[in-house]
Amino acid sequence: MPKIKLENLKQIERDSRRKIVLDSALELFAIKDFRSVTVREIAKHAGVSIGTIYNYYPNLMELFLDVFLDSTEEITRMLDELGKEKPPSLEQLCKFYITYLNDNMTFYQMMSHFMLGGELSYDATRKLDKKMKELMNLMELALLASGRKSNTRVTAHALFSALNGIMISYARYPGKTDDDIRRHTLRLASVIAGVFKTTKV
Amino acid sequence: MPKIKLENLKQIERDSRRKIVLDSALELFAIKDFRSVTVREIAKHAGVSIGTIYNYYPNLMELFLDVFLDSTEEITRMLDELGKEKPPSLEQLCKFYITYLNDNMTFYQMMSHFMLGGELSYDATRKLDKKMKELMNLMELALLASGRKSNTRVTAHALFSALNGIMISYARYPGKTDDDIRRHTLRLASVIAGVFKTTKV
Amino acid sequence: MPKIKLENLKQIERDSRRKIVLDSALELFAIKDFRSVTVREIAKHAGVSIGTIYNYYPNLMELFLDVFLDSTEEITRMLDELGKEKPPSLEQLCKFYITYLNDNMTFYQMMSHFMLGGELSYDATRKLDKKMKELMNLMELALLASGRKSNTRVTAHALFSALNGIMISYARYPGKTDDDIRRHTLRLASVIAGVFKTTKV
Amino acid sequence: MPKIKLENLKQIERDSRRKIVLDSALELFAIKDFRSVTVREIAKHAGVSIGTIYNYYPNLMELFLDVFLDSTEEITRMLDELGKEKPPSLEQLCKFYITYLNDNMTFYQMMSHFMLGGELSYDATRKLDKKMKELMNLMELALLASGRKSNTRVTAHALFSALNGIMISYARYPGKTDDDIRRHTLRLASVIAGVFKTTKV
DNA sequence: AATGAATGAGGCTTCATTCAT
DNA sequence: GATGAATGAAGCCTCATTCAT
Repeated sequence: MPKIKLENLKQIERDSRRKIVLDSALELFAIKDFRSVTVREIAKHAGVSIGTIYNYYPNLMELFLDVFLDSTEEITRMLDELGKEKPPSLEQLCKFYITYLNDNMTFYQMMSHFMLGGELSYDATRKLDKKMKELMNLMELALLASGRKSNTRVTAHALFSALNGIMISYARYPGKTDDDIRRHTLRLASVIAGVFKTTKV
Repeated sequence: MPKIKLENLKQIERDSRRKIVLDSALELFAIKDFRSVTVREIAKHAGVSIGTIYNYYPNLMELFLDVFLDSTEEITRMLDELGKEKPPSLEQLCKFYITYLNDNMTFYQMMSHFMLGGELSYDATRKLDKKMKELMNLMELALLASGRKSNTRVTAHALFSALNGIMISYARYPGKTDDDIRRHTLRLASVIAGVFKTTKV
Repeated sequence: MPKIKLENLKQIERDSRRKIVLDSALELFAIKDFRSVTVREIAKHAGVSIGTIYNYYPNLMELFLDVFLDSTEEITRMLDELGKEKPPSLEQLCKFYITYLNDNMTFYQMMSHFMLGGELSYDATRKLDKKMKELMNLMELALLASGRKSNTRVTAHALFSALNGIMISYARYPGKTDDDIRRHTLRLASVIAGVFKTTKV
Repeated sequence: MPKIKLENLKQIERDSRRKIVLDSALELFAIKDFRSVTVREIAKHAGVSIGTIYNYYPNLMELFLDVFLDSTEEITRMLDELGKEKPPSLEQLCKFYITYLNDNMTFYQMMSHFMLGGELSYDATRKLDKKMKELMNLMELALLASGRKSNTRVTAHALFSALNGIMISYARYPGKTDDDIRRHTLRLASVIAGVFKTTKV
């Protein structure tokens, strides 16, 4: 029993150290597009050596993926929280998600990157898929709560798609400030929520 | 006047040569993710030298942008054609667009790339924006034809977003064939068309 | 006296632990070219930590050398055994040696490595030289037994050289199986034995 | 016709530029063990950029191989020259070869490296094999000229092996000068020549 | 206009060794 | 003695761009 505990401790220690690198990377990506960040920068920003990065991740891609999965978990957790007492309205859900994307562009950039061709291992693809499904489940729950009775799964897909599309279409709008973009995308979120709500089931 | 004509001729010649490079590049991108294509590959595939590429474009990014704008024009042209006699139904419009994206993943990848951080010159951003607006206009027309009376512009934005989001969410679905993906994304296009149509205006 | 005994015991213990690492490494080198083996691999294969390796050896090179010397001792021992009753014939000696090399390519690779530039400490070079001399002595004995009367030392050198050369020339022969190589190298060993035997002294 | 000539010229030009890199590398390897030479060093020594190296060779290994093949050609050429009027005696042949190895340790180191596990492409292995065969042919000719009637091929193999073995066994002899080594290895070459000559056929 | 060889900064990753626990 | 995380120098190689021909 003590032996197991020791091993557990080691694993926990290791995980917490890895988390430091992870969080530091996320911080960095807020400043700089993750696609142009180098290992050197990540290491420097985390205050560790390059080698340490590779102690935790076999390559940069896996670190990126880990950052992404971490964010996905965070969203899921926050959505769970949001719907603790009663499921959120579609309007709430959509606005929450778009707010999150505005606050965490990296999450969105990574999603695009991975979904549109980032070379992932089979294992990584599976992990990615799993997290996305969890997110989808929450969307479906909100749809059910909104009164939809049929085709809830495919409609959840459509809703998820629609929300994701907002950012790709408006994240960069020439001559607009971040605030303009936030306002416009939230407006679009509201429109999306509207069309998905009032539709007869 | 003859002088002008000569210049015109030269310009036309130049443009047609540039078009050869452009088309060849598009061809290449169908085989290989444009983000991993090198100038050497483009030159080789087009049967010209690297230097020639740089005679037509100041850098790779501009070539990519040109390919993208060319595709956007093509879509716009095809949509125009589709609505020549009477504006297309939302269902038609959505299915057409998603079909196009399935057939031209490069277009979609480039859209993501440029919208999510591709470093573009001011000039390039303007050109990009202009083409996107034209596409949006056509979406708005279809919405008007579908009976929508108010908020047509913002709803067109939402529709455009929703369609774009379909691909980012499902272009890579582990264990699915291209055909599965096409079927699923078309299904989602239909759902999107549905929610945008039946909504009270 | 007891104190000495205790120290001896400790030394023996230590030696036996070191031997475990050593044998494990040799095992590993049979699978993987020693030039591309990492400390991590050696440690893992031996079931010890990296640090433990460095408790026994100041650096990787010394471990390699130790493996090599161990092999040399083994050969010498086996040759001694072979000539216990009467010295082996040249044919026997040559075939035995080449068989050993075929079975222990690592030995041969290391010999090349050390002789052709492996950066060895003075001390290491001396140890290496000593073991090689022992091997040479046995070759000389066999030559004497074969009837050679003069220049036995230099001829032993030549014989040793000739045998070593067999492997470098044929260890990699494109399109040949291990068995083909074994057969061919044994054939060459026989030829070498022949020319060294029939020569007038 | 002129077009072909132009292309030929370009190829010749390219080859001669590549030759400059090649010769420079060989020069460098005389100073420093090729196994520890870096691309940067090669580039610097050749007075070109790193990129230029990679214009001529897909990777370092191929450059090493080219250096080696070039040396092999040189030996063959020199041996041809040596036997222009009448085939060289075994003594001449052996001494010539060992002299060459003493003067060009890199050649020998590379031979060991490639034969003992240097990861070569299929194509490279074939090229290597071809050159080795040419060298072998010349050895066989000398054996024939020395009066040997039977088993000339396998004996040529044995002779070649024996000569190669000389260097691996004595290139590094602790406490000996280059001159000592040269003298000793030539002595051994002479012994080898002797045993191969006087053997009954 | 067309060519393509040359450039070289900079990317990712490896790995022997150290040292605090 | 044993451990293994941390280190960071150094390796190989890529590739957009330039420019002399």
